[in-house]
Amino acid sequence: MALQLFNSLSRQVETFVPLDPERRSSDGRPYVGLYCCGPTVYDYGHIGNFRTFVFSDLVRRYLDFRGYGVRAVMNITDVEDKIIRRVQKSGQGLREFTSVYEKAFLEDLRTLNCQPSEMPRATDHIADMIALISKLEARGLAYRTPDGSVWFSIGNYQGCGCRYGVLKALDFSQMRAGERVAADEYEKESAADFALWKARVPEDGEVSWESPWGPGRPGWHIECSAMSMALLGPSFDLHLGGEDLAFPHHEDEIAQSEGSAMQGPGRPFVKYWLHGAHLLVEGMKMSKSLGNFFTLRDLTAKGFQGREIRQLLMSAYYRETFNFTMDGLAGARSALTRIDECVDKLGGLAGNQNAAADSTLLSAFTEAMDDDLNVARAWAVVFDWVRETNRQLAAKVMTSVQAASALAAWTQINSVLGLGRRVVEEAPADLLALAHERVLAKKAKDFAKADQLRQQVKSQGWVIEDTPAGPRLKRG
RNA sequence: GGCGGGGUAGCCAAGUGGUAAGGCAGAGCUCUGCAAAAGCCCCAUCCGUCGGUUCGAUUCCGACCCUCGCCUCCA
Repeated sequence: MALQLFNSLSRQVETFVPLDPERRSSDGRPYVGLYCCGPTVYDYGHIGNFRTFVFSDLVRRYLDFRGYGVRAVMNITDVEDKIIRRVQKSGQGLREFTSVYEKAFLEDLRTLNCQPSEMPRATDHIADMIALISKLEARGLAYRTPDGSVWFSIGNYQGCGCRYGVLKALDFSQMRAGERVAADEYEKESAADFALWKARVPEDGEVSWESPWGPGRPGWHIECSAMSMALLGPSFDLHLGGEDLAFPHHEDEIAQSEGSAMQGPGRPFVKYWLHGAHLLVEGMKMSKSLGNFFTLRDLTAKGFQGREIRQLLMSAYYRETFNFTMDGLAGARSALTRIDECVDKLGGLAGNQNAAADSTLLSAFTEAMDDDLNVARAWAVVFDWVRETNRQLAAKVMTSVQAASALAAWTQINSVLGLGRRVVEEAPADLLALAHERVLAKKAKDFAKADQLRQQVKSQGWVIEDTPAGPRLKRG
């Protein structure tokens, strides 16, 4: 079986075939270009944002596992309405303001063990955007308004035989002309038209660039078209993002990009569009007033590790709303421990032995993931394997070669899951000394003292576990 | 109002026209000075409701109920 992916363009599961099957990446593997809409850096990222980014990381890692050479790009949106408002409030310069959140975002990605992508900043690609808008203007798809803004004309785009509304079945005549439409209307010709270039207004402060249409700044959608095409070419394999971006953001990206006619006949801007569903927290939409709004940092501050959060975010099918709960997070911790213990024991048995990866395990995992990244099935494969491995270890019927083979397969699977390895926090020296003292007390059968020492360590927030190799201290 | 997802055990969550994966929690057992950790094991006569098709439906069809999202800020 080959990798199957749900393509928002066709609203169907399709077999993944690269746009240019003969093309090779620098390492000689079949090339795949992947773009994921990245963050707007005006605040710390929340777990909803990171569900999408972990999803993107999973896609990218799985393609790699499947033998593709992936070039991955994720933009950093560092100019946008909300950013400008906050910049004005803070009194900082644009870059000064955004760099704080950009840096935090990169740290957060590392916390979640997301592989680094190329991350172009919107403000570093203003020239590309201006060039693209000029191209659209020359082709009659863009028009200026007296205030100096430039708009994309949906009407003219459709007039040259292009379809608008491919990612979602939209019926514009049935749409409610909501109150939100009015706010951004300026003087555009049609409600569906969107801004390519926004003329400078006093509230923009210093945030402004020169352009053929006068000072201003880019519209929201144009950056992704300009940067993805600049780095991946006018036509590439995969474009990812949260489901809310399908319309209007991605729809507008398609219109702008294909409107430029840079793709060549019969070539799409993007071959496969993948959209990740949102998450709920404790069954409700995340909101600050409900008290269920979590940044990644809120969770790590509570003592959760990135890999635990990552595991939970990856535990459900990406196209369905996922309910993120604190119970679930505790559950992810237990589930990971189960895997960690098993892998540690295998490591002990395998020693320095080398062996070919267990192909049964790998193919079961691959079959699950090929099914549109059915991670729930993949986890079942992993945990079935853990149980069977534990049985064999307990029965002492596993050889070191078998252990090495299982471990080799796990290493490959974990290159996709990206869980890394368990990190054990070292206890402070004074607590280790107490634990040692307790060992002596136990030897002397002074159990009252032993229990008292355990209590003393516990009051410092650490738990003593007696193991055959001596006491182990862990956070309580 | 239009469009699109969901409703499966206490919680999370797969799946199939032939009788329900996996994880967490919980019970039991092993181990243990006591614990903890870990392991094994058990845990849905039933898949929102009501009809229909079928030898057989949780899975297909219809209706209904509930719920979430999108409809130009949004991962």
